[in-house]
Amino acid sequence: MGAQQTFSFQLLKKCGATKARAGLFSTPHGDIETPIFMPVGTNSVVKTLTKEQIEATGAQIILANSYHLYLKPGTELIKRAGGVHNWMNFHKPMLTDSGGFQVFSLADLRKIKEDGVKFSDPKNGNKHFISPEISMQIQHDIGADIIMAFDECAPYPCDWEHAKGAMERTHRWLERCFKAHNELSVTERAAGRLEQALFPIVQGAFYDDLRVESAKVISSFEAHGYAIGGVSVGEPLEMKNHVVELVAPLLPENKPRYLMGVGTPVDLIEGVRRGIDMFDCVLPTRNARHGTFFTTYGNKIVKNKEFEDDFSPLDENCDCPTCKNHTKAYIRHLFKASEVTGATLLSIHNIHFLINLMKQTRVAILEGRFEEFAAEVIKNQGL
RNA sequence: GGGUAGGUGCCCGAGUGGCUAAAGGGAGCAGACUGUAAAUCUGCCGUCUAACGACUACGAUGGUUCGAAUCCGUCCCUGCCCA
Repeated sequence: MGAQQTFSFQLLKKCGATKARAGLFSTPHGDIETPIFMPVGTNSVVKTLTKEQIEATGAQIILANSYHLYLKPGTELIKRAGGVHNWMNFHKPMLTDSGGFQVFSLADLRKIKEDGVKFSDPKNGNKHFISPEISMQIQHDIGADIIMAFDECAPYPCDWEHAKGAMERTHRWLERCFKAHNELSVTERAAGRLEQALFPIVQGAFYDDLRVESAKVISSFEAHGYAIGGVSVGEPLEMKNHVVELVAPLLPENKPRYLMGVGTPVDLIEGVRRGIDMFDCVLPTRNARHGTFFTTYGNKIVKNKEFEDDFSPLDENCDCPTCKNHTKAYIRHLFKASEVTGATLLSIHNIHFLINLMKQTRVAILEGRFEEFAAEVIKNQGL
């Protein structure tokens, strides 16, 4: 099948006992089987991995970050390269985040105003102003398939007043995002450019009343998918699950739901159980660079002495390129010797692990045995 | 042979009378990491002890001193320079 010009989401199967669902999300750069885990490549690279290695993880879609790409190398260059797919020579679906997360993660380096956010470049102190309109322009120039609304991700903890303010601003900004996005899309469509899908983002921190209100406002916008943001900012696991449980059912059922910034193997299962279709997280790649790897039986640290002469693969149940070719002892040695390839091998494994976990989850849903599968995964993860 | 600079904990290296079990690195051991300012950060790291604490330590040895890695004597060893 050739590339489609638009987006569509097909719900293939719903779990009878939980909110879990399996679907197929079509984008101009190809189909995505949901539930799905999306690796993060902030700077238009999944850290330590080549394009071939990303593909070898089984990734069907990857992220990049528009704020970081705007700073470096600048969106003009990526536009001249023919868009981010050509820039990276990665021709599967892509998604860019808006810079909204940087409102949270770079809290000490920015000032929020009604019109937008003023950031200080951590590298050189240069000031950059990002508004909903500018974020849309940047993300259109970069050209990912899915682009995200410019939101205000509130911290945790966060008092109700603050959370409400951030949420309402996110809603006002959303209106401006859609307006800008639609205007840009008109001229681009006329020029024959591929369509981009703008996903709005639910905020409201950890207050039920705000989350419900936000879910309703966000759902009132016509979109190809809907995201839940503002979780995994330091809150306890139960709070995240509670928010997802509360919010997911309030989002349009016939569209993909994306839980932003999540997460661990158990987080993914718990998200799927509550009706989430898409996840992204830096955890598999960051942990990989720091020596931690996922296994069927929980996280392990490859640098540890216990693996010094362990000639078995990272996970006996894994068929990723790393596990097919290398032993724990060898990878431990690479870390001990500060060889970057250790990070590469663990990144491939960790990403593959989460993608494969979602693949198996999808099969379990399609075969009507999600609950048993989920229980088994969680038990094995030791939680 | 003469001159000169040195010998500090696993390694490198600060420290020139008490605040020194001894700065700071590295190595080692363990942990954290959730829309990436992160190949980063944190803890431990002489011996014994769960801990309080005790003991042993700055080349060796003998002194001075209430007190020495730090001052003095002798010896051993190392780098560099001159013969």
